[in-house]
Amino acid sequence: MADAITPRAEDYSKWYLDVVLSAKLADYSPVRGCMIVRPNGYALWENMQRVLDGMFRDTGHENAYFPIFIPESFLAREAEHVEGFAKECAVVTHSRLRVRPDGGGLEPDPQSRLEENLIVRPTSETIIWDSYSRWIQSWRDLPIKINQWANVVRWEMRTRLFLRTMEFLWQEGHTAHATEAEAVEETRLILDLYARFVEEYMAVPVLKGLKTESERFAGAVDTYCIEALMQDGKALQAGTSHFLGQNFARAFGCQFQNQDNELEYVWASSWGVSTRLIGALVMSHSDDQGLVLPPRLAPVQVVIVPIYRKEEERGAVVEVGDKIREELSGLGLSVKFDTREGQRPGWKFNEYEVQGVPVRVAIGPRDLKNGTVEVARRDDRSKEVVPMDSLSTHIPKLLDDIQSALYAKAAAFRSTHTTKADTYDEFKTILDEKGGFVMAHWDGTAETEARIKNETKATIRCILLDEASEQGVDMLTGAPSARRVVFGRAY
RNA sequence: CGGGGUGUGGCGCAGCCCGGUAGCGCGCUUCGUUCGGGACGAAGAGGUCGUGGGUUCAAAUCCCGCCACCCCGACCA
Repeated sequence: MADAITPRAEDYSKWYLDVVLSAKLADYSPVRGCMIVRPNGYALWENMQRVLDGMFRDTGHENAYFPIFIPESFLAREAEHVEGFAKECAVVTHSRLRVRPDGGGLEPDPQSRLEENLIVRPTSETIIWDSYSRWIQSWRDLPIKINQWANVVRWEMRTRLFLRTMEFLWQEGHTAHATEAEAVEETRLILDLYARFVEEYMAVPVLKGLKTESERFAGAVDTYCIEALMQDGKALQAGTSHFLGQNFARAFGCQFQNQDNELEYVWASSWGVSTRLIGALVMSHSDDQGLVLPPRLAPVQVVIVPIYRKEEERGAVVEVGDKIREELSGLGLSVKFDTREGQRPGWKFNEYEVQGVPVRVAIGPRDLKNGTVEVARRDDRSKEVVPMDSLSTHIPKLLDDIQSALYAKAAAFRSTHTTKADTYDEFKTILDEKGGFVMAHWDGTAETEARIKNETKATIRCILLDEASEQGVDMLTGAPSARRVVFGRAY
């Protein structure tokens, strides 16, 4: 396999935006920080949704929908939650506009001032737990395992398409349980589910771990996460699953009567992944030719490009192309036959490469004569001539090969970019020269963590769940440590 | 909010220092030749030069103010 081209680190952010924009995944919106998700990007999101939604259903979850507006007072009920989210909430204060008295445009009508401000949801714990408090009385009402697909708004200072936008699309799961053990189990189950999705469908390897206290979700007891490594050596939090303890149940007075006839607060979990996953996909696999999509999520898996000169050739080529399209579609593949006449073949080749279509099949007069087609794969840009009658076995296998090659390449990258550091100097050198995950001992204090962050911009990405214990000392303070944790510079 | 930068046809830019008829590339339209890796030729369409003021016979260009956006930090999925 030829070496795929990797983006240059120094221009990484420019490269990233270039891939996103030229693959037509998204556009900037007229409102700074918001994002227009174009059909190519949305189709990808829909494929992700479909898979995740199936996984949620298979594990006993149901979809529901809660309002986008949340009374300001709801947010205030959980102290840590307010602190975490208050400063990035969009607030609705009026219910209508009027023409300004001086005729110059519109303004909020003072007559329509709301009695209580509404916030545009940054996340839905509060409004959902308000409902749960009314839905739950008995242990028989539990568990409740609800997911919602929604948009949320967080007024971010700096944004980047998909990675951090003021409004983003996501799914958020909110579950209620009778016991702590059950809620923790749910939290872990979803973490595993996320990891499985990202690895098996997105072909992006992830680390599963626990966030430190300072990186925890506002209002959670424990935050679990999956962390991925991008091609520039920076980490990306790809999904989170929170064990909320009884915090939100207390805040919303949500109690149930257990089998011993006692009143008890309900145990909770919440979890989510967002359109940020699309950013993770772009930054994991794409190259200088543009987007590279994993076959299992690609909206178009195979594109057929006809090649012809004369009108007679066109007829014959299109006829064969149609047959191939039907044959491959019949196998359950998503196939596009591009018969547009406005563009030349070379132009189409390029367009589909930029858009990341995993496999391209070209058919021309030469192929008709030989009974072959030209098959090109996007990931390593190799081409081969294949007998036409072998396509129904060749193409599915090729798609599988591409899927695993993408994963293998990303896993190899992560493994060469995961380094142990025992001294602080070593740690800093690795971060500056190579990036990636750095495994180092930490004394477990927030002070040390904060100091490292201030001095190196590296944060503790997570404490690995399956990391073997290893006695050591904190590289900064020399205090004892029982295991290494994962550091990295992150998005 | 701090530091840096940029605003000129749809996109990317030159022109500004040294004021004098608004240009280039890509894209778009039409016609012709082309079509196995982003074709070529010809003819076209398309611009309040971010915005307000000032200087001047004359401003994209000089001066002052404002606005917007981008990049780098602090915040964050």
